[in-house]
Order: sequence, then structure tokens, then C-alpha cells
Amino acid sequence: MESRVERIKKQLSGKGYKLTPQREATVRVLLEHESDHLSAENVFLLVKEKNSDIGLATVYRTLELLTELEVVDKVNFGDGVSRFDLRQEGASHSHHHLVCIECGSVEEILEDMLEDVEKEITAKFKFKIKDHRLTFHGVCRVCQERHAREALEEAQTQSV
Amino acid sequence: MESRVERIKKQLSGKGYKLTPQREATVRVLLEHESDHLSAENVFLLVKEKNSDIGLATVYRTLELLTELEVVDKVNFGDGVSRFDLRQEGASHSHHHLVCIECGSVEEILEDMLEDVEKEITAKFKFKIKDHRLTFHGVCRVCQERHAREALEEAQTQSV
DNA sequence: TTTTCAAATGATAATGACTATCATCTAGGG
DNA sequence: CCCTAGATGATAGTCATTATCATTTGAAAA
Repeated sequence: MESRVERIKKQLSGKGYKLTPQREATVRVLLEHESDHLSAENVFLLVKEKNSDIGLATVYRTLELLTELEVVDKVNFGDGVSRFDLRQEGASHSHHHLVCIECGSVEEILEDMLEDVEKEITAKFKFKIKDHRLTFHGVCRVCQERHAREALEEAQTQSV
Repeated sequence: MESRVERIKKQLSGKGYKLTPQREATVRVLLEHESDHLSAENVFLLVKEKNSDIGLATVYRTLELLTELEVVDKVNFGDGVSRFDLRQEGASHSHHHLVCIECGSVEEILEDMLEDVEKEITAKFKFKIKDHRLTFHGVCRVCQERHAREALEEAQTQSV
């Protein structure tokens, strides 16, 4: 984790930015919630919880900066809020998501899986791909299991 | 086109909704701009241009309704505005997009291309896929060609 | 035909995420 | 120690979208 912060600091200074206390606090919150998909508001509250003083505007600015540096990806699941997702270190593409339309949970997929599709796109459309966004909407395993259980209970009630 | 409107009318009445003049005007605008990616505001202005009287709120409500019926897909290219994209009739999935990061153009891809990826996801994550969103960000053919031309001109200037 | 009533509409107020502004602060170079 | 550019924070402003509510519409019932 420390080394990760160090490397982000280097990325910042490489572009002429400094790792201020506010930026560091923001980065740490993101690292501590690696698998979540925090909104700017979420990050703001989490930073303040850790007694670090910060303004909402700074959080927005920092997240924008980190997006520019490709440390995070700004993603959008259609709920009207931008969320920020840490990239795998060194990853050239943002990773994929499985969004459950029932419980709202979001699962991450780290494998690429799109190599073949990208080759096809490049060849067919002469489009030079820089990044991609892939999201599946559907029913997660937990909700499927709940359905199965409910169907079973329903059947039992009927038979009594 | 007329038959398409008819079929949408049937879809509406199937769920207890009516095809009001405002809804019909909205649908017609969408059909006439099939390959564009109109925002609610765009649709609103286009409907008014055709002398049909309509309120902005009704446009939003109609687009929401059409999204529910899966006649259109609500898509988001990160510019802070939702855009509405007609589905291919009978298509079970929304189609993909190539968004140019230089000129902002959006190209559509109607082929699915994700069959294999979806099989893998279903098997590995036990996730029941209902729909997907796939967007590639990169440089379109036109912008690539412009770059090549500019590089050439630059080289010629140098050699003079 | 007239009545009735739920659905639909339109004007507009409200919301909420995000951005711009600007006075203040900070840290490193001179 | 001073100076200056970059950074910050409070807050006002913007803009897409949603909620509210009075009014209208249209189809079924009387």
C-alpha cells in the first residue's frame, strides 16, 4: 500500500503535480476501498471520517486529476452519479463490471476477454482503440439463489 | 416506418399505455434520427420543430417509458447527458459504440460479437446476463487519416 | 350523448451532481 | 524572510433530470 502511494506520488510529480495531504488522503481512501465503487460524495465523507479536513471541491478536483493520470476510471452505472474505480496497476484498460439489476451489487471482472473482439473492431472499422467500457446487466448469483429458495417455499406453501 | 410505429403502439397497449399524439411525435423523431444519439433536449426541440406541441417533462416521461419497453436504450457517453438509442427491432441486446476521443463522433456496431464472452461470464460467475453495454474509446478512421495528412505536411514543411 | 375518471400532459419548482469563482493558504526557490 | 505559483475551501452558479399539481384528454359507463 505504501509503495502504491509512492508510485502514485511519482506519477503526479512526473506531470508537475504534488501529493498534497488532501490528495494523499483521497488516494488512501480509494486504496482502502479498492473493490467498491465510490462516488465523489462517498470519498468526501470517508476522507472526513478519518479526521482529515478536506473540501468537496478538492475531492472532485483530485478525482479528476487521478482520472487524467489513469489511476482511476470514472464509471457510470446509470444512477446519475459518477463512480471512481481504481485501475489495476499498469493496466491499460478499465475492467468490466457485472451489475445486478435486483440488488444493485457490482462485481468486478479483471480478465480482459475482449482481445478477439478488439482485433475484429480494429480490422473492420479501422478504429484505433484506446480503452473500453463493458458492463453486463443481469441477475447476480445471490439473487438467483434467493429466487430459487422463494420458489421452493412457495411450492411448499401450496402443497400444505 | 408506419408499420414500425404500429408495432410500437401495440407494445404500448400491451402494457396498458396509449400512443398519445405526443408519444407518437416523439417516436417519429426517434425513427427519423435512427443513427443519431439524441438527448432528451434534442428530442424535445426536434418534436417542437415539427410544430407538434409538447412539454419537456413529457419528452422525459416518454423516453423513460420507451426505455422500459426496450424500444430505446438509455446510453451515456460520459458527457453528462443521457442519450437515447433505438434498438434494432427484436434485438435482445443494446448495440455497441465506438466513441472518438478527438472529434466526438459515435459509430454503431450492430453485430453482437460478445457471444463467447457472455458464455464465459455465465459459466464463471453464475451471472444471468440480461443486457450489456460495450463502448470503445479511441480514434476514429477520419481522425487517424487527418493525423497522417498533418504529419505529411509537417515533413514537407521541414524539408523546404 | 353526457358523465366520469384515470391517465396523460405542461408549466414550473425542486433536486442534486458537478463546476466556476475567488479569497486565502502553503511550500519551495530566491 | 519574502514571493509566487499552485492548491484549497466555501459557496454561488449551472444544468440535466425529477417532482408537483392543476388542467386536459379520451374512452368506457351511464
